[in-house]
Amino acid sequence: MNFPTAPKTIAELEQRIELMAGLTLGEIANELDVMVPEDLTVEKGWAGQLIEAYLGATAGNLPEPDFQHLGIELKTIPIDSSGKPLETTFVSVAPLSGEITGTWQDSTVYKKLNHVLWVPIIAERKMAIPHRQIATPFLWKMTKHWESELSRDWQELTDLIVFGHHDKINATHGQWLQLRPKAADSSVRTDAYDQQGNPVKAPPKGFYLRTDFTRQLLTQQFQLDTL
DNA sequence: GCGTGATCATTG
DNA sequence: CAATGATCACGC
Repeated sequence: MNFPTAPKTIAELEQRIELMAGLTLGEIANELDVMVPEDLTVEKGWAGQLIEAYLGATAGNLPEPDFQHLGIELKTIPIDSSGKPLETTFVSVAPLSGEITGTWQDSTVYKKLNHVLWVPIIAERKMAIPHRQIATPFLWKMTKHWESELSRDWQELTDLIVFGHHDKINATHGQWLQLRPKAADSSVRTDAYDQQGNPVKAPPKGFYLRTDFTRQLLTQQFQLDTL
């Protein structure tokens, strides 16, 4: 099967996402000759990887934007029929060891969220996978306002890591971003530092966007669409 | 084992 | 029923 190649320009990407609006996951899977799972319990990232393949995203599992040449990150977001996000959005793993004292603009969170192609998918749990439908994908560039908001959260969460407060790290910190487990299971441990700066083991964490953030983005986008 | 893609499942 | 904590597949 021929998978699409990466779009060379933003204009080309914009053309492709216009053609994608309204398609169901079943239609896209059929076009790519991909089997559709019964449910996502054992293939949780299936929809995201399907859309990546459909749009020719190239970064694979590198910690870089999906469309490397364009510097654009692809994020699918499950929504209900009213447009409300159903899940938080994973951003990137949080570094717990090595150089964790960098600046906001050096962070993987900034690099991933600076320029994003959001692909909302109407995907209520009761809907069969093939019937789930691409809504209106849109390109989003981080504004000064959101950069101010997100960098504040990032600093708060990063401080917890830098100061070794692993016992206090949970999903309740941060207004828009949060830290949550990111591992195969709860027994996994990775290298980190304690409060004295000595090496210890701690549960791996990831940065996630709360649904409040994506809900606001979608609301803004919806208003623009109706102008 | 880590980082990519995320959603599941239990709890308050 | 939303939010937090737990979990699954894949590539390397």
